[in-house]
Amino acid sequence: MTSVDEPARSGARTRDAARTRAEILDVATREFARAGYDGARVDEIAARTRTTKRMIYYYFGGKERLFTAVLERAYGVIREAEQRLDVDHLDPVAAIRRLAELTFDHHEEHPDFIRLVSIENIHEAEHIASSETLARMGSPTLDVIRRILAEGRRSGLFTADADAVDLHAMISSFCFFRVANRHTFGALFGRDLVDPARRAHYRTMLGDMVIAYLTAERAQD
Amino acid sequence: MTSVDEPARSGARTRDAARTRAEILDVATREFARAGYDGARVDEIAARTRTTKRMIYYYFGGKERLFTAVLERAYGVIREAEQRLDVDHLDPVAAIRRLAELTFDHHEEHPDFIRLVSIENIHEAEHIASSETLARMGSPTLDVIRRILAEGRRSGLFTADADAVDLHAMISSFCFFRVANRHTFGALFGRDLVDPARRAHYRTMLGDMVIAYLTAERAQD
DNA sequence: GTCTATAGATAGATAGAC
DNA sequence: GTCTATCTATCTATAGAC
Repeated sequence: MTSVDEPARSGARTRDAARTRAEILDVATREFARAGYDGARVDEIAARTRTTKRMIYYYFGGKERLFTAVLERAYGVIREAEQRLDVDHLDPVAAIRRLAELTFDHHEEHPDFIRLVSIENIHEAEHIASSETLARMGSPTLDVIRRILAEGRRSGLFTADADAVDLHAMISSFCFFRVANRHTFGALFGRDLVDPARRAHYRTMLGDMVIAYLTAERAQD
Repeated sequence: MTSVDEPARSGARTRDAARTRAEILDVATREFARAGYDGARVDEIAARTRTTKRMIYYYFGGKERLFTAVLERAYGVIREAEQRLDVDHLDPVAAIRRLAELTFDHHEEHPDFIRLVSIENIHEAEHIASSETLARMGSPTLDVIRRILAEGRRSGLFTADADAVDLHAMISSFCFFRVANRHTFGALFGRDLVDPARRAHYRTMLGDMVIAYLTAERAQD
């Protein structure tokens, strides 16, 4: 009934499950990020794919599980970027700065991811909590930070009383806020935090801030 | 038809417009913060007040304008707190720390406000943009930061290349992230950022971070 | 100003043919 | 696996009596 070389026909209906799933995920990511979980419309997602609403239910089982799949993929992307990071050849100060810049760059390049995380927090992370995939997804970054902190402390360079999770929170907060809150911040204070002309300034500020905190002279106690 | 001393009857239907408006705003704040703009239900808000859905439309003109009114009041609260701040008797370092702690405390005490801001950012601050009240609402904090920064620079204590808006963003990002992203952060990294046992630790960390950044020794350029 | 009832639109989800 | 058609529930908003 179907020709043997069907997969080669690009553009035509290919009955490729993986491809259809991926296309739905792409469109759903944009739609959920744009309108929020409740604001997103399954009809709208279907209309923007080459498939139908029925297929979304067929592949994902519903709006809720579609959103969870979207989250899983979005977190997977940042975890991959983290795994590609190599700072073992750098001294602790340079390594921390490099790591902060990676987070800075990734957040800036993936505003949809930031929006999805904000939306998931409004829902108190219930989709993450119910996802085996996300629960098992560790954080390569945390291990890297741990190693850098240990090295920096051993050499006496780092004096701060903060562990890897604290430092990750500090770096993420600056990068996340700049992207996530740029609309209210811009509307209220008249400054565009993601203005390309100020990008280098904020990227440097982040690194300076983290390094200054880690290396500041502190009273003995 | 109504007795003269009607306002004294507490509990009974009082026909007090200001009181009814305030009650609707209270309930709407909780409901919008809980479920997001699209997730919130006008029926649900009405059911939790002593008035009816018809009155919400009567007083506010619709869901969208109700949300805007909720935002206006929430921002009003933090602006009032900022105006009560007095740091003129402190040296620049202590003043900055005091200011950071005020933001830290306010964010922690008003999680609903944080959620509303997150929600408004998902909607790209369209309600702030269309609100005269919010557009005119300046920020007392910015003026205070400006004065402290000028003083700190004059005395040679502060070396950082950041203005008041940058500093406000830095402080807010840490405080905001800790509350807004506590669910995803907790689910993924197993740490509760608002655990009371760690409250003092993070409050100190914030001040240390900002002061270290502002006073760090820098290469001449 | 306050109530009940309902209009009008649209959402998520599914049936059933092919 | 894919389509069209549709069910059922529910949402925002309003009409109209009092």
